[in-house]
Amino acid sequence: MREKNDGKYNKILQAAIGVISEKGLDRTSITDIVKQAGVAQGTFYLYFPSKKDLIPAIAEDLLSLTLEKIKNETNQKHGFWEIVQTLIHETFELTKSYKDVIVLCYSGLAIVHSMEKWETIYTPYYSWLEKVLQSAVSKGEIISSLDINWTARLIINVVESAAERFYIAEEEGDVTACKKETFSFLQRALSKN
Amino acid sequence: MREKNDGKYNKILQAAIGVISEKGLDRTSITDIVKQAGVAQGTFYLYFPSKKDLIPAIAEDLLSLTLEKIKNETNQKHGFWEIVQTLIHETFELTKSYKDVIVLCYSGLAIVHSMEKWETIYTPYYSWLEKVLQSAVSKGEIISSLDINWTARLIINVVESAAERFYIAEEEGDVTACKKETFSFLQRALSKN
Amino acid sequence: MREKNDGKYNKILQAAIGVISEKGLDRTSITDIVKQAGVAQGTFYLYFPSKKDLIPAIAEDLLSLTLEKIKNETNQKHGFWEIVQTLIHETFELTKSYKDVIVLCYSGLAIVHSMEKWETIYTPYYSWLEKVLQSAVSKGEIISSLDINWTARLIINVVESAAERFYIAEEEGDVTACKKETFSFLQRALSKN
Amino acid sequence: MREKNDGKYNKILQAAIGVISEKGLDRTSITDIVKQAGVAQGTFYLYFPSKKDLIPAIAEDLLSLTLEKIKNETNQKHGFWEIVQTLIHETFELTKSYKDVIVLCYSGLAIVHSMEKWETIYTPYYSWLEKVLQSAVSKGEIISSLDINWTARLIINVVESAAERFYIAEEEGDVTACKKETFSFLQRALSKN
DNA sequence: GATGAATGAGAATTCATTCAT
DNA sequence: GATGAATGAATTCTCATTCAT
Repeated sequence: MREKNDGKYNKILQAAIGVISEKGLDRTSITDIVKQAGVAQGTFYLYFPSKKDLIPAIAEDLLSLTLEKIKNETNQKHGFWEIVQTLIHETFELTKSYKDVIVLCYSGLAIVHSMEKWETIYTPYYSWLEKVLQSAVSKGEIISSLDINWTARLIINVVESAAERFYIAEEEGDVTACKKETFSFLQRALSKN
Repeated sequence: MREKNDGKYNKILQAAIGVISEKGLDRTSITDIVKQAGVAQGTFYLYFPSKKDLIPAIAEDLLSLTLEKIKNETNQKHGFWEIVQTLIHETFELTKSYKDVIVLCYSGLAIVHSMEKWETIYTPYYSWLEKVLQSAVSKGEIISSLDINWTARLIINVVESAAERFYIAEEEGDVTACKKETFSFLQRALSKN
Repeated sequence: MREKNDGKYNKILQAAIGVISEKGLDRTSITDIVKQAGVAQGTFYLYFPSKKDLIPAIAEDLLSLTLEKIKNETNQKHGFWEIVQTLIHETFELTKSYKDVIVLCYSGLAIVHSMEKWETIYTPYYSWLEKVLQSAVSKGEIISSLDINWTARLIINVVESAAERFYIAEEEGDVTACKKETFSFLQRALSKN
Repeated sequence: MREKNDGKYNKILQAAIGVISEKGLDRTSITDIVKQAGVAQGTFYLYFPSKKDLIPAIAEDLLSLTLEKIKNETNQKHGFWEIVQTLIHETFELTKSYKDVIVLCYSGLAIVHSMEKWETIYTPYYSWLEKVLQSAVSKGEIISSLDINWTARLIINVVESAAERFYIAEEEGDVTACKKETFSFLQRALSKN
């Protein structure tokens, strides 16, 4: 595989995201993707070993975008609850923008049969939050009797599923309320009494 | 479509669950399914409009099994936290047994593009938990300042993802700890003080 | 085969004409026809040996309708040219009304591989016109140096193809002019000097 | 679609004509055609969008062959009636040789629902005959009070149907008589007194 | 006669992948 | 590296026909 920032790798990846988001995974052929990307049929295989390797690549792209965004926004924030608030906000925003890509990534679960890839993709995100939690514990912002690793995963799951229920399942309600409810839930679950 | 309890509908459905669990979705052809079910090729299309309509049907089957099991096990339990503990336990058990089917159902998200179907399938499960929460509120077992509908969905989501992370993503760690952490998390988030 | 005027035979035949005219021959299944006819799948085979036997039956139906109509209208007419004029008029009318059925019958040429059936169907029409020509010859209305059999076929062909070019190929022009041109052509071809 | 004179397009077309003539349209599968053509299954779809698009292509091929032949044979002929005689003769010859292909083309009427394609295919043939008629009019060989366009179509139709009745419907009689009758019919209809 | 669920052979079409240029 | 015509295996789905009721 070539450099990620090589022109054609990204052209193909972005074309794939675009076409698959629009037409769905099984309705999209390599031909559709290369047409959209403006490269030749065979060029695809210079950058991706096979079609199914697209999905982890897309997921990775989305996840690294997410993490970058969240790290960026929480850069200046030092209070734990401020960070959580930002995390919630950014997750909702990204879910709104990329809901088709997210659905696509879910389907990757069934196609890329090994979940290890998934874990690898999420690892940097988990690690970052674990550090944040560690710091919050040591500053006494949250209770200390919790398993940092599990809690990091729980938090990300709570926030992501709330956002997905809102934007993907299109449940009724108002965003602000939903975000607030999510925040309160986490606050009750983590803060010292 | 015929009655759900018609012999052939179920024969095909169970055969599909079996074969797809084993071989994965795209590796499974209609031919594989009908062979396993012992019916003719064309018979499949008498009961399912197309291959992709199998997935919601499988999901529905799994969900109704889950709900039945959980209702059964919580039948004698009256305390809210006892029910939650059972919910966690049963979800982990079912996830262990049916992880291939669950993965398959996720892929349905991308194939059956409308989330409405998914919502419809989950509705009875949500309703049941909403009632349980309502009762817990009125008994003063949990705080009253929460959105019942939203919380029901969140609980199910949190528990399911924990189980999936454990059994499907095969994260390291010990089940009991994982279940306990999930329980504590919910308890802190919902119980009074 | 049952009586032609048996209720179900005709129900199926008319349903077939309707559905095939609308959807085209290869897009129409027996299922479509029996649904439209309001009879059971198996009932079709009580009246038609197979699907391909439908087309000659439809053609026969159309031809007998045509002949009946023309005979009727020419009943009171005694002059040969009056009869030709009526023949032209009725052929144009019927072509307008039944153009889809006519196209369908043409395709029957390829499906019912033996043309004998076609000849059998047209035979009564040819015979009738041969008699008319015979009488015209003996009355001195047309030249006598012509082969009655070939001429009957030529006339029918000239009139039918003119009507088909007008209504099916949708060539431009005005009906009256087209009919007049057809009449003049025949008149020049057949009349004395 | 590639160039008509591309090797594979023609290989497939000629193979299709061969196989379909022999086995009939519905008895012929794409597999039969590509086997005969010596190309891969998928290659067919590189040149024809679908099976039914074969028929207009075959018709076009036959028509251009016909026109070429007739133009060739009438090259040296200058008298109008000589040309008509050649037209009749060649049409009969070609009908004899290609009757299976002709039957196939008729079925195209029902399959390719739009008549426009048919008109387009015949256009050069019509145009050529229109010019011939025009010239005959100006030379005073035929009457001038006729619609050139309409008459061109009618002549082609009359001659083709006569040939088809003879070779395809296998009517009894002798070819020479049939051709002569057709010629006389046209002669009486068109020539100046 | 009438029914309609079941059949299963068969076909068209798709599409990931290759490879000579 | 890039191309894109060619490949051909694999698969879904259709539908005429049957037959037990």
